[in-house]
Amino acid sequence: MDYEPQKLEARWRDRWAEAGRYEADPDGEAEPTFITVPYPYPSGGMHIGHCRTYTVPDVYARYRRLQGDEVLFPIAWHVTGTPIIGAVERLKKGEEDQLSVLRDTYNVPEDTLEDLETPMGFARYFIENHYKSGMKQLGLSIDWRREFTTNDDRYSKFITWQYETLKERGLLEKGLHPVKFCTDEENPVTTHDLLEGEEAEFQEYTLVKFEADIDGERGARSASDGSSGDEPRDVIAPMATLRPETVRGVTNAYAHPDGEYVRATVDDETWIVSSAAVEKLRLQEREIEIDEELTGADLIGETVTNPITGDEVVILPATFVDTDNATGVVMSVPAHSPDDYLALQEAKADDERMREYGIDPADVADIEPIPILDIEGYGDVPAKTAVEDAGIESSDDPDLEDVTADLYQAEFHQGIMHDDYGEFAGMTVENVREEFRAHYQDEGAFDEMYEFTEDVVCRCGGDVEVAKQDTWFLRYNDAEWKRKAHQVLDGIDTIPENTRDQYDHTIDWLNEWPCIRNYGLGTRLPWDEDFVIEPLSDSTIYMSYYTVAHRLDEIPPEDLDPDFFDALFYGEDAVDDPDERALELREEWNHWYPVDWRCSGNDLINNHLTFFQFHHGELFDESEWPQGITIMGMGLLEGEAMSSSKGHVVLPSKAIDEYGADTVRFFLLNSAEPWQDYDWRDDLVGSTRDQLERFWSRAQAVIDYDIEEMVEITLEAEGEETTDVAIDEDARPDLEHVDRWLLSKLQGTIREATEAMDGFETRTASQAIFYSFEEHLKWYRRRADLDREGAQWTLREVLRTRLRLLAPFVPFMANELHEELTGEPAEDADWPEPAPEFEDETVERRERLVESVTDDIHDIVDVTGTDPDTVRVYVAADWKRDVFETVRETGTDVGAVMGQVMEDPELREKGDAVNDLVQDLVELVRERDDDELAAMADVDEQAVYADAEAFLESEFDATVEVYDESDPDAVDPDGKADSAVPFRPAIHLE
RNA sequence: GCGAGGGUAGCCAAGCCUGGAAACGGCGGCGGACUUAAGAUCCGCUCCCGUAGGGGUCCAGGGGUUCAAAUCCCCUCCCUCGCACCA
Repeated sequence: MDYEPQKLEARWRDRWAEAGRYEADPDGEAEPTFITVPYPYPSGGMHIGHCRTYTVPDVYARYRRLQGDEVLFPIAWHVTGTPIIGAVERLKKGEEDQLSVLRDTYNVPEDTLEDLETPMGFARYFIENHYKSGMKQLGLSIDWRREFTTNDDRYSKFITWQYETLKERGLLEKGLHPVKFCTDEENPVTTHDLLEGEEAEFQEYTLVKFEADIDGERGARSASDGSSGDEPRDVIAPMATLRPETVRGVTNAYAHPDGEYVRATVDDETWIVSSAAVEKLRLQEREIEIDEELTGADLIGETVTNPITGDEVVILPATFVDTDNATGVVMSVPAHSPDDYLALQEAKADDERMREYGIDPADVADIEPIPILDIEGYGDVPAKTAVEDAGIESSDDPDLEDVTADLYQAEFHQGIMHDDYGEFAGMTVENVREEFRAHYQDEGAFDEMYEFTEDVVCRCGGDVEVAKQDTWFLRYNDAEWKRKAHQVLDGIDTIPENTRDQYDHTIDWLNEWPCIRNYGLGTRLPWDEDFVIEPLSDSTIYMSYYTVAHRLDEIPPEDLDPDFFDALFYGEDAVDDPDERALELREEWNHWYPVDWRCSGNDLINNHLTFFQFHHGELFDESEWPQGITIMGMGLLEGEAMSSSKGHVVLPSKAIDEYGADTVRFFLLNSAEPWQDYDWRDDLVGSTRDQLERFWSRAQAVIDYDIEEMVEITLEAEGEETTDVAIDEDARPDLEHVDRWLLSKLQGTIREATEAMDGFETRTASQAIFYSFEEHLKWYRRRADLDREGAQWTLREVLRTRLRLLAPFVPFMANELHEELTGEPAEDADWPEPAPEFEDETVERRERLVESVTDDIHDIVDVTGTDPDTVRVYVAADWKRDVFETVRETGTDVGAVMGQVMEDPELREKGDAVNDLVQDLVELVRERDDDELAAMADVDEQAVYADAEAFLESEFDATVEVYDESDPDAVDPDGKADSAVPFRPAIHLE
């Protein structure tokens, strides 16, 4: 029978669907195992990069089923938030990129595009036509009865319960939060909505509130009312800085001479800021009203008072000031900022210009840098040193940016604050900046303002700014909650183990998390319908929802009030009048929970997977806390990241049509461990397909062996409750040494595969079962006479076992072949157990000797380029064997062994020969453990080589003679025999 | 910068936790068998030297521990990912 995966896979899919094979219901007997994977987000189709995420848990699910567990593996669909809405909007606008993705990448038929113009229509299309069909094609053993979307009424009731509960427990808090805000659409926007600046980060500027006395009529002030400069300075010039601790080093300020500025009432104060800053401040929840338009020239030459030191400094003109960034007024710290240092030098050198703005050049000349911290290797005035060492003379120098970055870096980590910083003196910037800032913010000397690190532009073309918005936070910074999360983590198996640190770190690092958005699909915030709970926040405990999802469908959504879920999750005592239906469902929830394994992506460690731990810790009892998390690496396509927008993807349907689902699965599971990145390469997938096909045809040959009678015995034997035919000796023909060798290897393979599967090491497991074992078979086919009944029985037994081991990986092929072989699919059988009867270290040692003597002869043939007619093998003499025993007993100390050996007068006579031998044997013993040595000691070498004579003769097409080194009749023309060493016979070719 | 993970032969990649064989596999390459031929399949070889199973040099670079280091420790260089309100 030829290997036709498409046909045979279709057959099995139908069988599984008809029988409802993977629908899991509690039956009370078997051990329940509950495996989940993040529900897919159908904002586009599924591609091959998604496939492994779902295949790995499927393999584990199938493995546990063979182990006798009852396994629940469900799936649902995450549609919360804006991505789907965004995709629909782009489609409706007819954006070319979006149309191309839909038409060309995901093959959406032209007449179907219309159905995609509503968010749920869009989601439904991809759910049905891509995810669901793809998952079924892949043969995922999902219980399809339990699917739902996060936009369903009943799911929303569940989320409502969750958030009501968290609010009652004080874990939600209202506050202000910076968001990206499109000034055209007057709406918050997500990263998906951006044209430019996707990388932009929020930057929190400190505003140092210098006091001034400025209005539009320069100099008019003193003329009009005759007052002097001693008037109370009631205008604030907020200087924006990222290094608030440098405030004591300010020598002057800068404004742009041609910039547009305003004097405005900000909250209750009067501020001088750039015109561009007005709208920004307004978005950041400031009450702001413009009193007067000014120009930079109005500011320049004025003095301002440092709120910390009380020093008066002058505002100088500088064209490098960006009025579009922050407040448009900056303070100058020439001792620590290379830019400021150079600007000051340039100002000093340009008397003409200073006079133009009414500044006395002598005042400028008097300005000297004021150092505020010490840093090793940078002298008294670090900026000066940095600039001079780099040979920079002008602020246009391209190296200036690097020099500045280096100095800032060094000062941040190593800069020690001067004594006049009082309580902050003597510490590094790194350790004082936050505290220093908070201190003066409390005192009212500092304020704050957000800016982006780069320009951000919305897809609509509008300018995006930072806005502060009312929001609700999840209080992940709550110490008690963090403690619980750590406890949850302590009980979790993390795969791979080295991710544990990352979770721990994330738990500590998480701060308040804004959990709502202004728009999007999903559940409305129960007490404020204007907001919707965002996707990472509505997906923290939904695994519990799976346990009852299909049964909730029978209950009207309006009955699913918080009391219902309290009764479901906390039991009948939790509410006054528990709903009977909830209590019934509670049994199933109790049956499946906790989640045994959550199989997720490494990119979710920082958020989802840690949220998952926080919420389980808070909402459920310790007995319901998750047991394990595995994370998965990314998929590459031909060495590059996949991208649906670039069309650089392979669709599962296409791959499956071309190679078959088993090949796709096997490649995904075998090319790397789940947590490692893998690379989908067409040529490698093709060769995987070839390997499976080869396996198939070899299996067919074994199935075709004419040993009918034995099969009957087998079945009969099973009828009599013999657990395994393999140990029913009456049912099997005589076995030779090589057969036992292969069977021993088989047991080792079972052990290795089982251990690997328990740790989700799909690569190690499938390598052992498939590729490594093929190597053994290769040797076996060389070594064994396959016409013997014993060999055929062995190959059958090997196939039967391997098919069961392979069933989780390539379920279609393995079930088909197993059924052909035994009459029942592999999935109806058990995961194999190693049979102690066939595990035999001595048998393996013996075979190892044959392999190494074969290799050695090959080596000699190759090196000499000869084609021997006669091969002579000399086994080491008994006395050498005695020395080996002595080494075993005495240990690997050469001196001690020699002492022992030399007591024997016969050996003493042999002199150097003994010495060399001891050296060799000490080495040999040192490299092996006791069991191995014991097995070696049991081997009768002479018999091993004599047994292998026929094999060696056919291998080398020569006569093979085996002698004992000490045999006086041994033929030894070149005197090779005495170089024999135990386990390393001497060889002579002729 | 902070946190995590890496650097192994032409390429991909195992081994590292638990030190002990020039280092599993695969791809590619070379040679051979089968075949009318191609493909598939099978068997060798694929760091350097070698007409006797040997020798030499190797696992980013440099030190160290050890009888013994790809593996343990220290330092340096390089790469990837995350650093949030985005699913």
